[in-house]
Amino acid sequence: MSQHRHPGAPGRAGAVPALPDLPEATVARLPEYLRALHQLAEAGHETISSEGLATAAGVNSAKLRKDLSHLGSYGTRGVGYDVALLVDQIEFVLGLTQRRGVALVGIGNLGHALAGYAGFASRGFRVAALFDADPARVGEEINGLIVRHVDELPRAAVEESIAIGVIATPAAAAQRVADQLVAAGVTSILNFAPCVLSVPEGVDVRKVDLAIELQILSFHEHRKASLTALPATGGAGFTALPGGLAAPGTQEAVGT
Amino acid sequence: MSQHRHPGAPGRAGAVPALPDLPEATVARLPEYLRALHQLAEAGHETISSEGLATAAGVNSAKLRKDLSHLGSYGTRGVGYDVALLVDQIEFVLGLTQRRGVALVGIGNLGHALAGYAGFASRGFRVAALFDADPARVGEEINGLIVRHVDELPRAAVEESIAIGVIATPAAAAQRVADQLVAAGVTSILNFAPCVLSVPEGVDVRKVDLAIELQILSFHEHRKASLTALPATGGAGFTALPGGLAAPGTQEAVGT
DNA sequence: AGGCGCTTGTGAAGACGTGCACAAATCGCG
DNA sequence: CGCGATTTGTGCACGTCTTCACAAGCGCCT
Ligand SMILES: NC(=O)c1ccc[n+]([C@@H]2O[C@H](COP(=O)([O-])OP(=O)(O)OC[C@H]3O[C@@H](n4cnc5c(N)ncnc54)[C@H](O)[C@@H]3O)[C@@H](O)[C@H]2O)c1
Ligand SMILES: NC(=O)c1ccc[n+]([C@@H]2O[C@H](COP(=O)([O-])OP(=O)(O)OC[C@H]3O[C@@H](n4cnc5c(N)ncnc54)[C@H](O)[C@@H]3O)[C@@H](O)[C@H]2O)c1
Repeated sequence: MSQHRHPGAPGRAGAVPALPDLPEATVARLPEYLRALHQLAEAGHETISSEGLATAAGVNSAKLRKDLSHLGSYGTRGVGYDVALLVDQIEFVLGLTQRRGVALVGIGNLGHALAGYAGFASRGFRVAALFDADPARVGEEINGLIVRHVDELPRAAVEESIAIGVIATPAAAAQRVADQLVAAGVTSILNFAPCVLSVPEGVDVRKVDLAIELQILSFHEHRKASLTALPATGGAGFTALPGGLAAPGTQEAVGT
Repeated sequence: MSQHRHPGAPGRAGAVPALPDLPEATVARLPEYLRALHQLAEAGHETISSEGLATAAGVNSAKLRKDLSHLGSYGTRGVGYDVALLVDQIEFVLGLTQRRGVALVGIGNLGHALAGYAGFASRGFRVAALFDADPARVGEEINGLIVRHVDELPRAAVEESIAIGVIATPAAAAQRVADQLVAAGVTSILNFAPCVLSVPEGVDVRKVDLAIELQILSFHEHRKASLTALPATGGAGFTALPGGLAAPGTQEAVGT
């Protein structure tokens, strides 16, 4: 919560402490650690071992320690990591000390769900503006925000200091919207439309495509089926598990 | 569309053609190739070069060729790939020749959007059942489907031959729902709740967390800001691009 | 003060993924 | 029929990521 004073990498003492350039894989995991830490803090933990945090975040403990080592040492040997300190540190590195403004473009089926999602606000963001191209939707109020016409994007982007644009329009409109966001000065885009966006250098795009996720699951389902088809076991596919992950609930084989 | 006859890996001629075990990174890209191929087919292409397909899918052409080589050779040197054939081939490998049943659990804000999403049906899936724990929601009809109580999951899972479960409940309920899905015989889960699920061996879980995506973008935003802060260039940050990606739209520097 | 148990931080090795660069294969054309 | 243009498939080198294993550090208890 307090503006955490970055201790700085060895030898660096500038006004803006240069971020250590983290491996991309590490960056992708930091948010998960952050979520786990918040959960642990709420449960009353003041410190947590790498083993405990790794379990809460669903990763290997060695990986976690190496990840954290990249942001400078914050653990105490024999004890673990100070939860509050680590939260501050990760939030700083992720740039969450300032609450970044998010603009949603395309307030349809999905856009409505996103506009009403509390998880943005609770995890460091501020949904600052909603846009749509459909005149019928413009003017609608959702969660205290009025849907504006997408042409107002440039003005609104500056007024509301938009840092991130979220595209939830049909794929056919996505590239055009991306161009508009870029023209308005937005340099980070989260794209829900199933298409490839081309953007100038310096602009980051991340994509979320549910159908892709399902298709990856489908592949593994297919593979599992073709494997269990080879050994002609009648009904009990893999009843006895080789152990390992603790299964909290009841479990059954696929074949019923 | 037609049940494509798999030519088989060299030496393998079983009834169920054993899937070549693809690198996980390749599997994750196949759906993207598939989407690009459908798009190209609609545009009238009968064949496509690796270069063309790679551009449409947003990847490197060498990577694409290597990926495709893993599923057996399907290109013609000097010509390219047969679009229709490649579509069949990828759909087969991903297990999309059978339309897999998907169950949605948690028909709230997000669940409603998912239930009404046409992208599932058009890309190989069939939303077969909707579940919620809230009695007030049970009975509601969405897109021709009635919301059932989550306790009916075991029966419905068999009746509707559910292959994949999608969790869109609050995080607090997600583990319990996952256990119920597993108990009902579901071996693939897509989780939207921001929490770690523990499941028995043999069950695949994929997670989609929007806040994580935003936080990764935030990191890069933070890094970009700390970099442009060092060199005291007035306004024109990166006006001249070093070439490479074609920028279709207007572009501006971050600082405005 | 000293020893003991626990935990971090990291070197090193291995697995994995990427991209270049080019030989081999195919087509179209003269 | 032969040749050149084109494009695939892949060997190889490189970089990134993961995991193991253990020395060094820290706190606590005696
Ligand atoms: N609904 C889902 O659950 C879901 C899931 C995954 C992905 N998606 C993807 O998200 C996107 C939106 O899905 P949806 O179901 O909300 O569609 P939708 O048709 O309900 O909503 C699209 C909205 O975008 C607006 N729009 C169209 N062109 C625009 C433009 N140029 N500028 C601004 N707004 C514009 C439309 O007016 C409409 O309100 C699609 O690309 C879809 O594939 C949706
Ligand atoms: N809304 C979004 O845009 C969005 C975006 C990203 C992630 N999420 C995540 O998706 C999940 C759902 O979000 P939401 O906004 O739809 O929440 P919501 O509260 O609107 O909906 C949750 C639904 O789950 C149902 N539910 C609760 N316990 C259940 C149980 N044990 N079994 C079956 N159903 C149960 C509730 O009755 C409710 O209908 C949350 O975990 C949220 O963090 C939502």
